Amino acid sequence: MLLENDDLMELHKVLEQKVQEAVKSIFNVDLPTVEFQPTRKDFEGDITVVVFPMLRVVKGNPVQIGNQIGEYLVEHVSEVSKFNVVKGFLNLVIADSYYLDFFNAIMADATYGYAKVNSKDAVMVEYSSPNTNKPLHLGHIRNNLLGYSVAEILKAAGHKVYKTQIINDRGIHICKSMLAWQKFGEGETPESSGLKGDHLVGKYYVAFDKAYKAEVQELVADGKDKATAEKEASILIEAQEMLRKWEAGDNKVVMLWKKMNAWVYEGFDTTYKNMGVDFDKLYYESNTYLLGRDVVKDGLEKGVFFKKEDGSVWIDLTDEGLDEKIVLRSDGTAVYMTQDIGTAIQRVTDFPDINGMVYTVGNEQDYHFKVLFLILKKLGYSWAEKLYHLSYGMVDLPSGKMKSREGTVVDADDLMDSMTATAASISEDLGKLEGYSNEEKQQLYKTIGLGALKYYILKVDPKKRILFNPEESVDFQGNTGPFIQYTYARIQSILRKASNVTLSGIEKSLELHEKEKTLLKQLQIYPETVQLAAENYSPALIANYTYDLVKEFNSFYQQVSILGEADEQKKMLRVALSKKVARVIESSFRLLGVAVPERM
RNA sequence: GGUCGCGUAGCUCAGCUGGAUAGAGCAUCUGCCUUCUAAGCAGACGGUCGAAGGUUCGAAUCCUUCCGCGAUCACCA
Repeated sequence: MLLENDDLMELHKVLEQKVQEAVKSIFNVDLPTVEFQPTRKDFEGDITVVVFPMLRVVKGNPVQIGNQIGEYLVEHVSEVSKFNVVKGFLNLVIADSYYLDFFNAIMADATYGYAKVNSKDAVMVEYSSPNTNKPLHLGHIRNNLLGYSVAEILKAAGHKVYKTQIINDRGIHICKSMLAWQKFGEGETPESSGLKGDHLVGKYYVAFDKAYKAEVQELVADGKDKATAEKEASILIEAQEMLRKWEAGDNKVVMLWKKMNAWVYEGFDTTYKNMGVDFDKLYYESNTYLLGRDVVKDGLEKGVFFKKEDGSVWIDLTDEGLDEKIVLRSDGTAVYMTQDIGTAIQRVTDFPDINGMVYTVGNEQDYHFKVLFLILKKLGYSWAEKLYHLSYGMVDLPSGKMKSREGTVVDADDLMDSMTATAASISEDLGKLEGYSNEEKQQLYKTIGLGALKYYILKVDPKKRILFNPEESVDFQGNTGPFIQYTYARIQSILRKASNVTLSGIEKSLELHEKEKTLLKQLQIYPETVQLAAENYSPALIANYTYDLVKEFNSFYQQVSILGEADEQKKMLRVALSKKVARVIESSFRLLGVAVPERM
């Protein structure tokens, strides 16, 4: 029997059919499904058929049943060359020729692993969405890396993707920075101070908090109780007044707001560029904060919402095990939820092809998004079924939570710089970069430093909180970005030396080394790994896959000689295999937003 | 208090849509650079999978209860 399509699923399908055939012919019963799993390393074989579930329809001893099916398969399926049975596990050895067929088929496929472009629904992925009153910090880094990577993974899985962020450019927090700058800034600008725009504005946010706290303390000393003092501090009143003026369109306030926001955007752009993330569409809260009120009115008529005596509008979600939630204040103004309802609808209007949105937002907003999605469903939007909150745990420091206004944050720019510096110092110690210009070196240090940081953050389950200790630097050895990058660079070195080896189809009759077969099996599951990562919104699955691949490669590299192999066919296979592994590393790392170096 | 999430080796984490003897890395200890890059490889050490019940031929994985940690339950965003 010849396989038309060298796909793992295809092999599973054929095997399933043949196992069913075997059971039918031996026991004369119909087997509904067959369970497969990769054979564990300690046993001989490639694919394992689990016999236990068959006991429901086939009476007998699992070992005996396994043996009988095994014999049938060896006889009737050319891909199955041998088998053994351990307990209720039927281990099948798949013929080398099958894997060589598979390899010949994917060897030249430059987009191996990725699904056909735009074969699935368009989705919008929102991430970052910072406030414009302070620079980005480590928490934003996790957010950005996750959002960007999930967007890339969805693309690879065949979705059209729009990356977006909603910039929280208005509100009391911005007014605080503005007011402090007005009071204490003495006209300071990014140019005059040499500070990055976002850092400059953040400095005044901290300054506001300091002045505010000092005033509160004074008031308390004068005999006020703390809660009252916190409400009555004049600097806070002033900030609130500024917000009112902004909302009224006061020219002077709006001008100041525009000026300071422009500084921040310039700073953000630099940070995003460094981080390697980008967006297709920007939304600004100053444009969207009034959205949603009409929808609420419609929903009120439809009976989705109800009005309380004071005029405020609510939704009752007690049937869903949640509470009542306000969607419009008694004075008719919007709350956060109103805006998010409006913004979601706006996005579908702007991009009519999208069917699904991913919100990359911290897990402290789990409840908010649960409610938001429920409301949109109740309002009857079909796309509401395809909303996903990509929720992630906080990044905490040993000293506790990061707080921008108290200055206890790990700044994004600083962290990236220090990662690059660490990479530089390690690289210089190793001294393998002879012939590289300073510029090339700097570029490489950045690639490695950021690779370490990105991999470190993306390899863990988003739901878990991360304790980040700035004292202990991120590792560069073991299960890390640089380890994987190193393997890539090593392969490039071999390929440079192997430029005289021509790569063409490999002879099917070749006998595979155990390590070669293991590598081919790992390559084979790349496409399904991409799909799985997309379905689970999980960059960690990609990271773990790549790590396994690289570990296998290094073991292979250690055990067999590639360029020293005398047999030309074998040498060609090994070079081609190395090349393919490198391509998959590059491809999977691209999904994580991590670059790979030619040397290191 | 209600709801949600997390709890696996000294540390950081995989495995969680049920399958074989629970896997990696770091740290500690042994070997391996005159041979394709040692940011590597091979190995040792290290586990009552938070606890107790239950379902099952089989449970780290599913269910229940409890314990610990975190988040959330605003006419804030």
